[in-house]
Amino acid sequence: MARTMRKPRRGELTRDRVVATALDCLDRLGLEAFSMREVARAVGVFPTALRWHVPGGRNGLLAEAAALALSGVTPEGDAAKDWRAWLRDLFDRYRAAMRRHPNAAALLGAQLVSNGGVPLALVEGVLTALEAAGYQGDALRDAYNAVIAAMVGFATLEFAPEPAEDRDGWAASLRTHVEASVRDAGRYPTLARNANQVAGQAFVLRWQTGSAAPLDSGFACYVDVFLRGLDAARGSSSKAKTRDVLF
Amino acid sequence: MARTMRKPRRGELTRDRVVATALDCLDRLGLEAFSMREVARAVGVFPTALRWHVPGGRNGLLAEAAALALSGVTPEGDAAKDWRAWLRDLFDRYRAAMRRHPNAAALLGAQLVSNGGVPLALVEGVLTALEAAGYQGDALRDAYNAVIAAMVGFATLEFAPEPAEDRDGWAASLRTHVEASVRDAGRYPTLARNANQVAGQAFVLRWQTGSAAPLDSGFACYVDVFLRGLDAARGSSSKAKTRDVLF
DNA sequence: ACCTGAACACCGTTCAAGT
DNA sequence: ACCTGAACACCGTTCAAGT
Repeated sequence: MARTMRKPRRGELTRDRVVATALDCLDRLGLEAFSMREVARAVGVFPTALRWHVPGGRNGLLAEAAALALSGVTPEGDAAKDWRAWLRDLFDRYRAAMRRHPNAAALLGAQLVSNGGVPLALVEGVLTALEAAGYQGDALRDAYNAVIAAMVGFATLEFAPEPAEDRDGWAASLRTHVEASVRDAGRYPTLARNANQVAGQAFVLRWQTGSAAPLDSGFACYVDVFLRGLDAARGSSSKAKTRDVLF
Repeated sequence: MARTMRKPRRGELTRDRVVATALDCLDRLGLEAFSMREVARAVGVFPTALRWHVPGGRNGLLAEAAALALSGVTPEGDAAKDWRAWLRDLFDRYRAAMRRHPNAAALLGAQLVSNGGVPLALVEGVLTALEAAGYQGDALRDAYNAVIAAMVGFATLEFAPEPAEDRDGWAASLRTHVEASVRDAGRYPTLARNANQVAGQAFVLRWQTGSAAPLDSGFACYVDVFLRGLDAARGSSSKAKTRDVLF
């Protein structure tokens, strides 16, 4: 499976070294400013040389960097034993990984597949947990999709990047705008009633990304809601019901 | 509030017209290939002229296009009357909007704010629904964050774009890779047992985006799980509990 | 107020050439 | 096998100039 079976001598340019420094560049520069030329500079080589190690070009390299950021998120424990704990662990680990690599969040949040190897252990784990929870067949697949989307969803939004240029000015003007609208009791009574809990601490109403101002309790609620929902929705999908009737 | 109070004569270049054609370009070209120069071409003007109408540059224009794609998602009904129905409607409308503008999904899925006006009606509605559901104070804020993340999460992943170049070759090779791994009963027994339900129809294991192969039943399950969870988690946040004890 | 036009610095990628 | 080096087509943005 390994693409190259060579001894990687010290100081040599490896595919792995390219991917690692790519993730490093992504962390430093952000997704927009990330460039092949910068990666090449970082590893001390001409831009075009990268292509030999990473044929996928910029997108391929980003995909591999994202996959690297994802390494270690799959819990080691047995998913069948305590499926709730396993899934909760998975959610926590995914968010923690995105916390370490916030600029990879948008990448993983909107990608068909991590291009450099499908994370099959993760898939297997989720399926095992959901089977233990009582899901099977089409309902299992649907629940699996729900879990993956949920795992990815919160962190993607939480770590969404601030605009690159004039961050402070942008934050200041957005802040005053939000703090004004949020007290418009005439048009938005519920919002006004909860202005203090919400301004600067809620999606769409905040002016800092999750790296600077984490949404810990929001995430805790999110996971709670989702796990309880998985419990409650078990065996109640409309399709499953009609099938049970038919057979 | 409106930025310009002018009569927009026929054929004139308006800010709105620029944003509308920008969304059009985004739909046609995708996020990566989207360029100011192409938008300028489409409206028949020099690239630098756009900057007069849209000072935000490329990112600003994209943000406004995304906001336009989002118009009409907030349900008109009373969120306090039947909060479950209202939220379900919201989820459906958001996904439908992203179905119409798949390339805007990634944009909205990873953005702090839609830059050209915060969607306050949506915020107000969600807060009202959650208050009706029994959430208040910090727990209300947390639940709000959970709802927004959930609303955005599924569609962002479902409509994640396929690679721009060599789509067919990519799909074919990924397909064979997935179909092989998925039957590796030794390493992934649960996966192998559910290979038929899952291959090509589940996140990370599919080779088509949601525009070509919608994940309808997965989305239905997702919404179901989340709404049931909101029901069950009500008034059970750890903080709320300790507060109830203290006072 | 609204748009043209040239110029700048920076991209990703291709392709030939070196060793 | 692995990397250099030049070249190409395309960017977003700035800034002066037109009307």
